[in-house]
Amino acid sequence: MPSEVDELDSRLIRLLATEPRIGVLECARRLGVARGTVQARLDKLQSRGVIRGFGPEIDPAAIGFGVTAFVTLEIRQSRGHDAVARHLGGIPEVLEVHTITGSGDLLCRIVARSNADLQRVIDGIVGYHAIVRASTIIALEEQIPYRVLPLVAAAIHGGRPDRSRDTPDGPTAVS
Amino acid sequence: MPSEVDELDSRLIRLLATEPRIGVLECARRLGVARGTVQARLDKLQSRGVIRGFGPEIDPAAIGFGVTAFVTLEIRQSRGHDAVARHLGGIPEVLEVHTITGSGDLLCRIVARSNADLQRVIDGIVGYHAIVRASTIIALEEQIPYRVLPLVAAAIHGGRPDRSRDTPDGPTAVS
DNA sequence: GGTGAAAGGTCATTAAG
DNA sequence: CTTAATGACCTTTCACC
Repeated sequence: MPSEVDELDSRLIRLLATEPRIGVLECARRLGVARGTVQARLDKLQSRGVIRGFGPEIDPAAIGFGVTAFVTLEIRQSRGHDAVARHLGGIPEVLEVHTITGSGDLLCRIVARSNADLQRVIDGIVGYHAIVRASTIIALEEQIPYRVLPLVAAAIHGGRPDRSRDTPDGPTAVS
Repeated sequence: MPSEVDELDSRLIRLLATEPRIGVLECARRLGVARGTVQARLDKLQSRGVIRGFGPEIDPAAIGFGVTAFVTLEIRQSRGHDAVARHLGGIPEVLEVHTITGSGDLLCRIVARSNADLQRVIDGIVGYHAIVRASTIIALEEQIPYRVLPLVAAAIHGGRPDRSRDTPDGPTAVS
């Protein structure tokens, strides 16, 4: 499995991220390669799972869920994670769940309409027999919103070893 | 500010999320509305910030960063958050940073190529004078990958008050 | 490289708040 | 009266063969 991405992949991803509505032809022009190349790269990136999809990015805050919190859960027994995950899956305000190392068992990212509403969401979470304890941390400010582009730029495995680490989000000197 | 989303918005978002490559015309057909309506809704959703963009979703694991961790940072002084955020912003492996309540000051989501590589990333983070302590939690398994669609389905503010709360991910009885 | 088919823009009309 | 939806026109651009 060759995996990873080379420089063209990286440039393509960043181009698509910057201007998502441009088509394959336009990409080819800006990258200075044949359109077939772009299409082949895109297909490969998607089949390899690098590009999961092009779904619209929704901002929970813009639809009324302005409060974000991280909840660490302790589960009654070491097993039973899946059952709890199924329970959490039924709660729309639960955006993400990981099993984790450390004192907790599960880490959840949740949202709510307000701090008062947060209580309701948490009650919905902890109202489940297998959950022993919940520790909630409220996210006050999003200092760095979720991003992957700098990582994509730094992940290039086609060119030089990877001095790209030096230029987190640097311009790729396109055309 | 009317904000929120109504049922058509919600259906549109979920349609686009399911099949991102379909165009405006196709959306109009499937939703049973005019093309201009879809276009107007899309424009409004984007200008309101509900839809942040259509950028490609990248899977960090697929480009070699299979290890995810959450790092809680304590900062020397209560202020100086911004300076630390700027420092963290320069590290590509830092995907997300929030200021938080509780004992810590900042919560970061980071990725690395391996557990050994995680050490390198953490060293890069804590090698900054204002950071007093770092507590790292490794994400073992992604029980629920990041999702917002159930929330979008539950957030409808156009129909009934919001008994949608009752049906977390319920079918919206589309056509 | 050609061709059928969309996208995107504008507009007048109509309906509903 | 303001806001939104509709169907129609148009030109440009793309995707597929």
